[in-house]
Amino acid sequence: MAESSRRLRPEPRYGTRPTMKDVAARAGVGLKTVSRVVNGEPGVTPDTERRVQEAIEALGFRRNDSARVLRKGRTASIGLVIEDLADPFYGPLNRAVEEVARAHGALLINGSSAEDPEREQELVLALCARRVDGLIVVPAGHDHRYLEPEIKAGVATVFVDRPAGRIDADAVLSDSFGGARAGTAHLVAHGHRRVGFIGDQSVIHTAAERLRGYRAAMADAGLVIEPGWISLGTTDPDRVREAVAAMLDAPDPVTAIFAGNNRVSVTVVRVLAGRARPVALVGFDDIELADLLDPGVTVVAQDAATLGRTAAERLFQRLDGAADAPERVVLPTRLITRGSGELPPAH
Amino acid sequence: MAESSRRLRPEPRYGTRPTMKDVAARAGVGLKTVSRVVNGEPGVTPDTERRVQEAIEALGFRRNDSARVLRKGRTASIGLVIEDLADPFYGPLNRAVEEVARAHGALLINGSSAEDPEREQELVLALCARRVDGLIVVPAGHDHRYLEPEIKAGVATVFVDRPAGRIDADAVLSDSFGGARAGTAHLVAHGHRRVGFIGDQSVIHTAAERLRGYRAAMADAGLVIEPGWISLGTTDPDRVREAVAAMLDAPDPVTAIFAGNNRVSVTVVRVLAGRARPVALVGFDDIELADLLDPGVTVVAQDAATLGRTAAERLFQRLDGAADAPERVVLPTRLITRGSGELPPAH
DNA sequence: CCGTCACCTGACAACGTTGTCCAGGGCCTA
DNA sequence: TAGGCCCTGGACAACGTTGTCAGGTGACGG
Repeated sequence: MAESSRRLRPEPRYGTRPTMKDVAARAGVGLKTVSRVVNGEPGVTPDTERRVQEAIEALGFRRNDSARVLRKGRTASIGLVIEDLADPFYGPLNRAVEEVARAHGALLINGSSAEDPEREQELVLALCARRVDGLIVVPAGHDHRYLEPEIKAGVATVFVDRPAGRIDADAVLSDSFGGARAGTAHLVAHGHRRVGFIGDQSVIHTAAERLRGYRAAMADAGLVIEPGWISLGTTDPDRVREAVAAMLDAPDPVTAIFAGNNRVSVTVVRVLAGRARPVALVGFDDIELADLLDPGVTVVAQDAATLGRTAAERLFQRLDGAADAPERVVLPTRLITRGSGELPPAH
Repeated sequence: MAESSRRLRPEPRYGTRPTMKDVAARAGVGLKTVSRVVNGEPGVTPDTERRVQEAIEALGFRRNDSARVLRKGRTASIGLVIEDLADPFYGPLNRAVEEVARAHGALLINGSSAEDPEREQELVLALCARRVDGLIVVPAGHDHRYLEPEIKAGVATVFVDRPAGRIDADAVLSDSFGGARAGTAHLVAHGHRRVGFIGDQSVIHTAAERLRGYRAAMADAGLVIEPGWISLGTTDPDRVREAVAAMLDAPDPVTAIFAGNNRVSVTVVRVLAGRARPVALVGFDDIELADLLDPGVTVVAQDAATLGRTAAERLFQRLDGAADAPERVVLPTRLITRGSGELPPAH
């Protein structure tokens, strides 16, 4: 192996990576031949190929994909921007997107917008500068016109969990309105007339939809929502705690609560656990171990993995050339009864 | 604005992105001047800068970072390989790494190894081909010599949660041994002599360490572990269920169980909830809502966010030139008592 | 009025890869 | 044996950016 193949260049110094040129020199072949071997292209004699492989091995060569990208135009990577990588709701979504990307030979670059429109934009544009082939975005902002030049330039973009603002783009959503309506109706069906709603900031599309669903269900039942039954604007545990306390300690307290998302639900469960009088609860989003609590937490579950998978598949359809009009896919939610939502009103 | 600035090139066609050359032509300046404006370099007249900015705006130009990377050598991106993006344990770790990366102006590329050494290697090498500046890896395999050429070429690498195999590299770990020992000792201190251990595959470093901790605590107390008290090899709920059932239905059953990680704990909690006789439980890893169960689940908690932050900070120290010997950082665990671990033995 | 200097600006090469195209040689056929 | 074809291998340009360097312009001082 290490026979008398004199180097034409000095051994690359520490911190410098060997290039195809180095490999070619060492193997005594042309540059393009190395490229062919590395990419498994035909037209190389077994003997030549062996020599090249040995040189690659000896030098620890690894193709520089940056250069490759520059030449080929595609990066085989997609960007995923979500609200918070640490939120358990997004874990399965993230994973599902990754699986689809992997099946298409693409890598995943991702980041958290932290529910900050500026940070979302910064992140998205950074991904565009990296020339990701496509983007999957859980939008934090409400104006995505900044994406227009990118989309026109060919960056496939799919929004997930919430729709895009002020541009026409593919979106994959859960049926927040229908889910909240069904969840609230479930409480009403169990005899509740005084139902509270604790949601997130109503600028968030899903939060607004869920509020709308709650209102619709109450209206359907001919119930008038009193001021003080609705809390919006924050998922901060302390604030949610206060809001719940206020609803329960009012002169004429609510007998049931609809919680607008997983974070709110967890806090509400904690508050209710410390109360003597039972209060019914239905939460949006499933929670781990919800079945083991006493009572089990009844939830309107959405399928985050399907959300992610559907969005990613749509994205790759686009990348494969699908050019039909942007569409909005709405996935159904599922009511899972576990006890907390079936408690009768206590007075 | 849109005055008579004749184009020197035709408008780029759909799907093609404008380059600095296009911008330069449109603004009637040189290529390098555009580069200067884009990068905020000094030495450009306000008037020239304005013209360039207008051209950038009009064309929707965005710098191609692939080309930039090729020229500059650094990608301002780091790779993170974990076991499963969907595992709630890794969410905070992921997020912490992202925050540190963001503070250093780097993007995060990440993927799941799915506990498969081959897939880990594939992913890591793909990241190296992208020329990430650094790598943070939760290793699935036990031989990382394949990384030697990469590390020699300057890819900073930090292992997290588990150490590297067969190479000398930085690692940030939780004290699995100490935590398991303390957790088991806690059960023993509450009068248990017959304590079962349900763990993951013992080829996983943390799983082996936890088993070792359990054995050490039992030995410390002069207790002999009977065959049948230890279950290893899987976190599959059905198998764990069987294992727990076997321990509890044995002629001389265990009175307490130490669960080796969060997934196992959840399953064990489910099984115990269906049993009449109370069984004490301490689990490794904290679980959401563990405090609300009855009894609350006593756990040995590790701090995933700190794990991630520490690893990422170490990585950027390396990238900033730190060249000291690889070190192993071990973070302490914390026993959180909530009830399940303080149950007395039932006979 | 001219030299000097500071400041802008642009031409050019280089980063490492891949696509195009051509040269050379071996082999088959007429 | 000549002609032509196929197979292998290599030279060269191009991808879009940045670093280097040199040229050009205007101001200012002697």
